[in-house]
Formats: sequence, structure tokens, C-alpha cells
Amino acid sequence: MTRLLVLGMLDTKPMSGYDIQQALRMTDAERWGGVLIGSIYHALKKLEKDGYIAIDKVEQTGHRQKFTYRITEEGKKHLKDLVREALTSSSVQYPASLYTGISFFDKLSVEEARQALEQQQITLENEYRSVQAGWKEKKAAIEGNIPPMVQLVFDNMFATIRQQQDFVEKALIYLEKNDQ
Amino acid sequence: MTRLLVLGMLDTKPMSGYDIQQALRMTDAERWGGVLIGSIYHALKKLEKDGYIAIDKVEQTGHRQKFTYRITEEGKKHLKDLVREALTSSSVQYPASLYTGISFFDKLSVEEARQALEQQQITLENEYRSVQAGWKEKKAAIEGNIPPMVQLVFDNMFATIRQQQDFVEKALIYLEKNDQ
DNA sequence: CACCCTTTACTTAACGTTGAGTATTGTATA
DNA sequence: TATACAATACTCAACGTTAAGTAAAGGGTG
Repeated sequence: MTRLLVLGMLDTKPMSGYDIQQALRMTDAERWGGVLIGSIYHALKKLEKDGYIAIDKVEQTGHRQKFTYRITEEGKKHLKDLVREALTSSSVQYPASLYTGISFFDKLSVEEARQALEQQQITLENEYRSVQAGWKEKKAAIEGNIPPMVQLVFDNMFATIRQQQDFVEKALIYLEKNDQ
Repeated sequence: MTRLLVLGMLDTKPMSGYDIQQALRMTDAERWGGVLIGSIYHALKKLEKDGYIAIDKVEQTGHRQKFTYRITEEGKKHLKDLVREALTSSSVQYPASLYTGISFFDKLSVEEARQALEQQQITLENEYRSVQAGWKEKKAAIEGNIPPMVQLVFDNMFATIRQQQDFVEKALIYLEKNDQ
């Protein structure tokens, strides 16, 4: 994903790794794309090695240098392929950690399990609020006309969290029932 | 996750890497846990190095050797921690590839984007059918009383896929609207 | 009993991720 | 104008993942 995100950013204009970092933070891509700083620089080097991007310029500020990259013709073609692939390939992401925890929940006492699941509820509420804050910020930044696709993505994020909340709630109900 | 899955398996009885592989396949953990063969052996070596498991025996069949591992006392404690952590830590998994693809969908022509999303629908239908098949198999294997937590997990898997289908459908509707 | 296919059992190297670390430059404040 | 804090800009090594590869043992068939 990092590859696609980085290449897509560079398709709009030449940028440095740090610029990309900032831009991705703006779009909240860090959250839903799961992009980490280190990966960006790795992706830049790989993309350059593969010829999909090239160094546009190197700025020297004192003892410090800043590399700006631009996309190549090859890169533009590759970008289309990556978008197609991203849209096509399997998109389902199961919450593996929760499933695994649930499948071994009898390793804990009922009390411990309940505490853990209640902690999970708090985590989910925080996530919800955090996405909500990002959403508000986004709406404020764009002012007025929100692109429908962005709306869709945020709707889906909220729905994803709600579904997880539902799951945890049901698990807790089952725990209580078993406790009596 | 692989660590937890492997350690959890070994808590029931001593096993070899291959045994674990088979057992995980049974529980469909390969799908929802995203566990790959290679990771199992890596996890075994790491867990042994950390003292959470130990080599139980080495069987020699001709020129071939089979390592059976067992959990240690340390490992049992660690297992509880891992379960707690899995239940507690953030469980939300956004479909990053789809979000990223959507956010760059204007790199493709409307026609190309539609084709890609229609392909995604097919992928999702296949996933649904595949989970359904696993579910049927599971029910047949257990005969009668399905553990409520297993039921919950499968319900959640189905819900996750349906939500994704909904998302893709809405994206397609928007595409059509924009095409006119 | 020769053949081939499947199952068993693990190895390997390339690759990407992770997150903490480093070091410089700009800026506000006392 | 000293200094401390934030922003800029990347580096790095440890780690885990990934998928293909290897290779022997078992088992059925003509």
C-alpha cells in the first residue's frame, strides 16, 4: 500500500519524503492506510531503483540535504496498475487479533476476560472519537463540497468500528451468561 | 498473532510445526488469522529462543527429523499475557487497499474503474462462499453444539464481507452517476 | 516392483515493516 | 543573545513475513 500511496502523491507534484509524510497525515492516510514513516523512505528508494520515480533535485541547507522526487513516465503507467490492483484484490480484513484472543479466551479467568473485553470497548470508543475528530477537521478544511468517495470511506470506517463494538458486546453477553 | 496461535496450540499438547499447520488449517485460522506456513516455523524458533517452548523430542525417520515442541511454565504465563493483549489492543482493521484504490480512482478512466470494482464484487462473493463452505464444514465436524464464540466469529466474518459489499456497491453507484 | 503422486516436514533468501534514533535548522521566549 | 523547544529530514538495525523451494517418506496402481 505504501508504494501506491507514495507514487500517487508524487503524481500530483514532486515531493520529498517529509512532504509526503505531511500530506499523508493531512488525509488521515496514516490511520486507514497504516503507513509508517520508515516505510515511506523505503518505498521511495525502491521506487527509484525500479525507475518509477527519479530524483528531481537535491537541496542543500547547511549540512543538511533534502531529496525531492518526481514520477517518471514508467511510474505513471505503474501507478495505474497499482490502483487497478488495489481496487481488484481481496479487500476483506478480519480483526485477527480479536478473533485469536476470543478463540483462546478460556486461557483467562472469566473476570480477566471481561476486563480485557471492557478495555477493548474503551479502545473502540477512542477510535470512534478519533475518526470523528478527523472527519470534522476534514470537513472544515474542505469547506462545503465533500467528495462523495471521501464520504464513503469515512462512512465505512464508522461502520467498521460499530461492527466491532457489536461483536465485543455480544462476546461480553455470552461471558456473563456463562458466569452464572 | 502467529506467536499467540502457535503458543496456544502447544498449550493443548506437544506438537511439531507441521502438526500446528494442520490444526490451524482445521480451524480456518489460516484465513482469519492470516497465518502463513513460513511464519509458524519462525515463531517456533523465536519462542524456543525466548524460553516459552522447548523441544519435547526429535524423531528420526530415515534421513528425516521431526521436532516436537512443548510449552514451558514461562510459556503458559506468556500465553495469558498474549491473550490479554490480543483482546485488549486495537482490533479495527480498515480495508487499506480498497480505501487507497478509491482515493486514487481518478487515475483510471470511469470504465476501467467500474471494471475493477466489478472484479472486487466477484472477489467478495467468492470470499463469502468460501467462508460459508468453511462454516458448513465446521458445523459438520463438531456435530450439534457449536461453541457460541465460534458462532460469533463466523457471524462477524459474514458481516465484515457484507459491509465491504455495501461499500463497493455504493462506490459503483457514484461512478455511474458521475458518468452521465 | 517400478512408477508416480501425495503427504510430510521444514528451509531459505529476499523483502518490507517497525519505531526508535540522529542530527540539523528554525523560532519563540525570557 | 542564550537557550530551549519544535519542526525538519532522514537513517538504521532488528525483526517478521512471504512464497517458493527442497527433499524424503508413504501409498496406491498397473
